[in-house]
Amino acid sequence: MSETKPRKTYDPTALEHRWQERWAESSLYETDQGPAKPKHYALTMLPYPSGDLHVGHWYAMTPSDTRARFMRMNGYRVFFPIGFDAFGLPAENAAINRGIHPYKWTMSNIENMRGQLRQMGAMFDFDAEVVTCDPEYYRWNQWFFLKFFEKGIAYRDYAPVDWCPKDNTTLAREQVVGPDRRCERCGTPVIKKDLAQWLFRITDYAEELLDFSKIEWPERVETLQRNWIGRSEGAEISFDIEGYGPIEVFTTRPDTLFGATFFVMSPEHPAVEKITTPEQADEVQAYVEKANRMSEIDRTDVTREKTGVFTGAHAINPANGQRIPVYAADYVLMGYGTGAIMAVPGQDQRDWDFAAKYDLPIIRTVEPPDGFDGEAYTGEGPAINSEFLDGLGIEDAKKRMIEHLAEQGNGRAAVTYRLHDWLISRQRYWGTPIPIVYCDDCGTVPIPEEDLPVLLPEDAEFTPTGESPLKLDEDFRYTECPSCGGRAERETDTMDTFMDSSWYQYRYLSPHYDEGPFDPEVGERWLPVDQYTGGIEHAVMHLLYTRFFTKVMRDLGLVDFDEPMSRLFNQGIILGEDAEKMSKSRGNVVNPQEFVDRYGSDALRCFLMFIGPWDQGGPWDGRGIEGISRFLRRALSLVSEEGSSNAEADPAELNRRTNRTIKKVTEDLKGFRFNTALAALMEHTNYLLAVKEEVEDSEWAEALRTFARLLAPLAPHHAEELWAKLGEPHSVHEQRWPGWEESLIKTEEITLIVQVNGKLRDRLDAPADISEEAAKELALSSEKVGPHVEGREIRKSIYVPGRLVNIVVA
RNA sequence: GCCGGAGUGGCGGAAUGGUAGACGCGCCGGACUCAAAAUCCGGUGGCCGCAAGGCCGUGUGGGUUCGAGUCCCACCUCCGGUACCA
Repeated sequence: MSETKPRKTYDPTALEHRWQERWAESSLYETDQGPAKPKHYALTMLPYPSGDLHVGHWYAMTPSDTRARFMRMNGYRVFFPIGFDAFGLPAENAAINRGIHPYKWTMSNIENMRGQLRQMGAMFDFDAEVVTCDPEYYRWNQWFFLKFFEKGIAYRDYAPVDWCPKDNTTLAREQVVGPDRRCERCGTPVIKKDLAQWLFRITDYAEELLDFSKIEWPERVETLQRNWIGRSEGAEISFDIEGYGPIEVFTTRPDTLFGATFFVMSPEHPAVEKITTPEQADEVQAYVEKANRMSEIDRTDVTREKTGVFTGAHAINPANGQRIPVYAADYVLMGYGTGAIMAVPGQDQRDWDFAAKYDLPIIRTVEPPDGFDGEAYTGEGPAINSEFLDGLGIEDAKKRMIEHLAEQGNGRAAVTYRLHDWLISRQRYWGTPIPIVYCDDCGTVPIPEEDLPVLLPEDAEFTPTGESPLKLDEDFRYTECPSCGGRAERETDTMDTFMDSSWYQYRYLSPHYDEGPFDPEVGERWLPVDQYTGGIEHAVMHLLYTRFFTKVMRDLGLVDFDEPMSRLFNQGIILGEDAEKMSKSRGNVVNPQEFVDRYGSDALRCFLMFIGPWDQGGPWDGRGIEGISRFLRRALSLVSEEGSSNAEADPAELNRRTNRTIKKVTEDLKGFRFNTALAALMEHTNYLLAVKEEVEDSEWAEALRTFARLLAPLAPHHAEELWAKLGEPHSVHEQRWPGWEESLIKTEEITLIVQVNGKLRDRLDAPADISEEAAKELALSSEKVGPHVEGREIRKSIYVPGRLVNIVVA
């Protein structure tokens, strides 16, 4: 009669709850603020509180957690905070669509997500949590704004917005509908209107932002930022418009000035109306209005035939006094350079197209090579038809022309950026109020620092009128001038939410500090961020803004470094099972909760890390998680009573494999290669299980202690369970990461690969230190090699020590 | 168009210029079971072969090398970013 043991059930969620409670009780993840250890500030991009944790959050956060845990076990004191990016449009839309107040909606989402985050079992320091819609937080947005204002970095200017001329209101981008851009509410064609808005002078920092020498960021992000900043070197040249005065153009090709046969201004150029002759006025006005109504997409469609209108005016080419016609055309953009260009159809395809259509003269000023029969020639060549430039190469000609223009006083070398100043005004409710009042007597007056925060009123009418909702709140809108005490009006726009995320990493340090955005003493201990992780989608906006912010903070004396985050790693995107982007409409959204309930957090996080290289992302595979779950259960079974062995245990082999695994996992975790670290641990587990009953107790326990520590960053709950079952004191996460001995990894026996002409012919067992001669002899004596070399001349043989022999035959 | 990144079994993927396909999923076979699930053991790139073994094989075509998934050149496809930027 065999004894029937009750089957041991594996219940990962119960196990995980148990450990999460124990961790909380023992304050295991309270941040070590002591100076004894080197610091490591690990930061994962803060989530937007949309309601539930998405599998994408798990994909972003749990590998970051693994890395933070790894650093902690490697002797660092680690700060790993989390918070919520709580202002923004979705909350306002929920309010509009469902009548829930944005605050209520946001806070209940946060409450929900906090629970889900805890379930993740990550080592987040929840005491450091930041919620950006909290006045305790946004107060400092306002404080920064005031500092920026004082320093001249924040300024107010007119910037184009969509405007409904019938309703007299600004429209958000999504309120402009249809291909002909009409107002969502009244159907009136929308126009662009310049509205006074607040901007930050990020362009003042353009040059410094192009310098990445102080950070280790992915090449990809640097390239994206570089392209975004879009530095162009060239010249500004002043053209005199007959009867009006000078208008500047920017060009990267001042050497082609002799080929400028017409002049083009953007329809939005403020001078267009002024230079237009009376005969052309109607036509020009019609064209400008039409251009205003066109969507960005249509406007910038390269395949569209170029259009334009003659203004009746003429410009004088400063190089040769030529009188050239001035056009307004929408292929010239107001947002780049000066909004006006000199058109050189001989060397620019766009100008060529325009010239061909409007029958304008074409002059080449760069000699194309023989046989060139294209249109505009954009390549290299000596200058022609250019008087004093003739014969010069492009670079010399540019230089010479700039000198010439400078002497004449109508041009100079200039650099232009694609980057624009950062427009932070939003005509929205759910954001940080801009701390400014407008007084009839005193003008633009900043709210005094000590009066911050300017609270966002609770009861605003936040239904979409296109106006800033705060404008409808009279109690908020009308106030006293802080300067003269007279009646004044508040700024009713709110701030872009990118403002919130530009400096949150500083607030985490001391979220309740009330004498500044962060406690400088704490900052001293933790700044800057050592390792930032997040999605590539933030490569240009958020990551550029936060760099900018830090540089301004440096210039304000708040920090003494130049870059906010020393190292950055971008994870990829987790896709649906169909390898498409997850979306509700596709019905391929994976709900992490389902998988947590069924397999546990460790299984979910390990599976996400196992799926492939973290920076690559990839499709979810619901069945694949079974394999991870099996692995975790097998790992636990290493300490269970039952078991059988089917392999011989060689203590040296056990040692060798353990050391090899330590090395592999260590290097992989260092390099964010979680997938191969897990593969190595699986392989090791399989080996350990195979030899389980054959290993002596003390050696076995040692091997398992090492294994538990290696597993700890990846599967924190299971590793803790394993550690406890080994009878070790709480907690595995406070243990030192194991080291390895290189000499123990080496084997005495190797598999010698034998190739003939580079083709694998045999694998032979050989001593690791086999000499070249012996190896070659051994190779030639192989039966499998014989037929391939017989009767052929051996030309040479290559020996790679400890690896292979390649015999080259004729 | 321009700038990135990537193309490897049925699938996700692994591979300091040196054994292609580690690890996992799936599948096939076996053990256990009355049976199934779970679990455990074995197998699993394709073609030829009873077997031993052989040939082919990392998007395509060339090249460098004793040896190429890996390096170089040209091209194709997919993904991402960006675009009348003067």
